[in-house]
Amino acid sequence: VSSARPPVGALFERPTLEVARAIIGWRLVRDAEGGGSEAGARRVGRIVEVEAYIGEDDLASHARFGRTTRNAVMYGPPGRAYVYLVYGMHDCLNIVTEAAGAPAALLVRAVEPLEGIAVMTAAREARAAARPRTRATAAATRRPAERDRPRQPLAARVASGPGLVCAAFGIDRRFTGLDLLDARSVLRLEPPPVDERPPDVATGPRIGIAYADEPWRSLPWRFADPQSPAVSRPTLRAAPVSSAG
DNA sequence: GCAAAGATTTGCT
DNA sequence: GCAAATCTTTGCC
Repeated sequence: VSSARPPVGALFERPTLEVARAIIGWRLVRDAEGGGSEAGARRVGRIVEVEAYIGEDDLASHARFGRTTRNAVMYGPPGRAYVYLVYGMHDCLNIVTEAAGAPAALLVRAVEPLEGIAVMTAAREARAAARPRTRATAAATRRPAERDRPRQPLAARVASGPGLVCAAFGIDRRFTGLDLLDARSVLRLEPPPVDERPPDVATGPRIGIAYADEPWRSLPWRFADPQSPAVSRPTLRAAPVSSAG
């Protein structure tokens, strides 16, 4: 029997930067929920943008302070979810990489929706509605013209940002520790179809880490499919490995 | 115990 | 392009 596809876990036995490049194009899958506001359909998206955070030496990583309560799962086996709250408002999904004992993870920055787009949009709006209004939002609400024209993000950009990925897929910190490589998990990773053309991969510096010293601030540890409309921001340069054209 | 800052998103100027 | 919203985590006294 010739199996054209290696085991799902095999991808994670490589160094984090190689996993980052290879995981572009993989599917993020969430099963349909039994009830509630997120019921109705399963959600599937194509991972189009990730960032690598590697080791305690990486001054942009949550592991820079060593092992703590929050980042403990980063020190565990690969393929697990690490979800944290940033700025007191937004959940962000990471995929743990490297063998147990080595703290590293990939931040999922953007996903291109494939299935369950209506559910993603509803979940995002539900989370936005639960959020208290900013002063700017309150001011806009007083204007009838603005109030009657609610913002509707393009479907392709419904998960175009790390906080938006979690909002669209209904992911929060309770998902931390979940095995994303287990086919039985409600949220999981699946490889792309074997006949799908591998995407180009562009790289650039990581976003939102100005607090980190060099060289960490400028390392090209952000990876994205430059062809995808779901990428959160333009990428700077093409990666050397990508095929021409 | 307390103070500071953050792997973001949003709407207005 | 800017500033606000929000609360957990971390470092330090």
